[in-house]
Amino acid sequence: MGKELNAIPDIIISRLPVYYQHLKNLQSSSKEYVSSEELADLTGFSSSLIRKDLSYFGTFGRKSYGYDIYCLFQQINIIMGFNYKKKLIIIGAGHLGQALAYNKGYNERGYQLISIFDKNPKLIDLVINDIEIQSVSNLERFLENNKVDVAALTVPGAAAQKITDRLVAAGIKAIWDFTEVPLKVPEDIFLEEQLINEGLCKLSLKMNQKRLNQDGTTEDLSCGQK
Amino acid sequence: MGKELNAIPDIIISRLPVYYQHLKNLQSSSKEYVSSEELADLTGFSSSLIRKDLSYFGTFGRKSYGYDIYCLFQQINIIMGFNYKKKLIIIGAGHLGQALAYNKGYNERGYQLISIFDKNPKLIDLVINDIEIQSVSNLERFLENNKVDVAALTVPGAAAQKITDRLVAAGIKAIWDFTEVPLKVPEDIFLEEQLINEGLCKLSLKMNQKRLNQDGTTEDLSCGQK
DNA sequence: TAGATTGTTAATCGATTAACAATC
DNA sequence: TAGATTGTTAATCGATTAACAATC
Repeated sequence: MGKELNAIPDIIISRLPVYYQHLKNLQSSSKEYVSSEELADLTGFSSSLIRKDLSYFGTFGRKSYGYDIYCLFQQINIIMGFNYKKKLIIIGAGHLGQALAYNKGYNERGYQLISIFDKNPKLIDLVINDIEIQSVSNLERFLENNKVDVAALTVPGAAAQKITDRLVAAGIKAIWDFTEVPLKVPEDIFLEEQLINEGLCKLSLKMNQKRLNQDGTTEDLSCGQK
Repeated sequence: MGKELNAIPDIIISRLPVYYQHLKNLQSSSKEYVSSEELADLTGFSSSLIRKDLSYFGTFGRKSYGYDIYCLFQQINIIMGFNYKKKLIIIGAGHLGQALAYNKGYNERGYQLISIFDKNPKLIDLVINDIEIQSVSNLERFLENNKVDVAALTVPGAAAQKITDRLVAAGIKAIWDFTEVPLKVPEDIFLEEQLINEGLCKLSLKMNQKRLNQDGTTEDLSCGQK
């Protein structure tokens, strides 16, 4: 894709959803200001890092007070583009696809879910959270008539690449991928892998590390071949 | 928690699930070996970084051949502790909780889902993917009689801290959290936040950045206050 | 005023890359 | 042998932290 001139460093991008979440939760507190030190407690990032991250985008703080919670939240919303409306469709109305249809996170981030597609005739015409599931054979026609920004992919792995190719051919520019297979897309398509089992992986690894530390053993790994 | 002596750097941990996923997918190819260069193509990490990451754990490669796919996959499984059996419960049988009940990723990672809890009487006794939903009032009794390693938390945000406190009191050491509220847990508890909407956040930000770059505008952010 | 806390600089720390000897 | 590719070193690059002047 070629980095843009003013591209936000990935490492900062990865912390923005965390700031967003905590500031959103702080809205419902009675506090007006939050300090970088308090945000450090909440997020686990150092206060110094938080101040530096925020200063990348502008000057939001007030010396000796901290950051106006409401105001900073609004700014983060603008930085993340949540004030722009985006249309979303879900491809694959299995259990995960259906659960995503009930996800409450869209509106606050500027997304609107407008349709769900599946190929299973038993699911077609079923209404999930006020959205009717339609046949994936309608996909191209639907995309011609509706400006869709993001497609969530919750189809079985075996179908993922074919559907992706169709989405790309129909002009979709961003894919939110829940399948666990590697997808090939042109360079100008935004592809976000949502590794649903990532947390389970990390927990397993951490529990394993703890076990190894307690046992005092050091696993000697090698492939046994020269 | 205090870092362990031989703690694997977080940045390497974060790439392990990606290696795992691609090596798993490579199992079903006809290839026997994969080079760091090929893995670089698949993952987007540089080949140099991949060789360095893997060398952190041992010597797995074979000069001029690359890495034995099956063997390396097995090693990654061992590193992540997937060869150890872990028991999992789900708290909250809403749409997301139910979708997690159908998740196919447990077994290959050494997890076994053994129960689902909810407080809604309409859901109790319902069978989801062969697992019976039981009343959350049974939680403590159940945990006394069953060694549970990880609890997945898919309850509404408002109930999250209370349930967490009960889980911790009952001896749970690892929580896979899907709620979007900050949870307080003792230092010795592993807590993994699974930010389900993270991908949507990043896509929104990237689309917004692209728009800004095309417009040539630079948003001037500031809180309007001195 | 005294205390608090930002925004920013310079110093430090750690992660990534480039390069290449070793060797299959 | 010539070509391929690892494992590892040293160099580079970038991210984080510590510190503090500015100031509310």
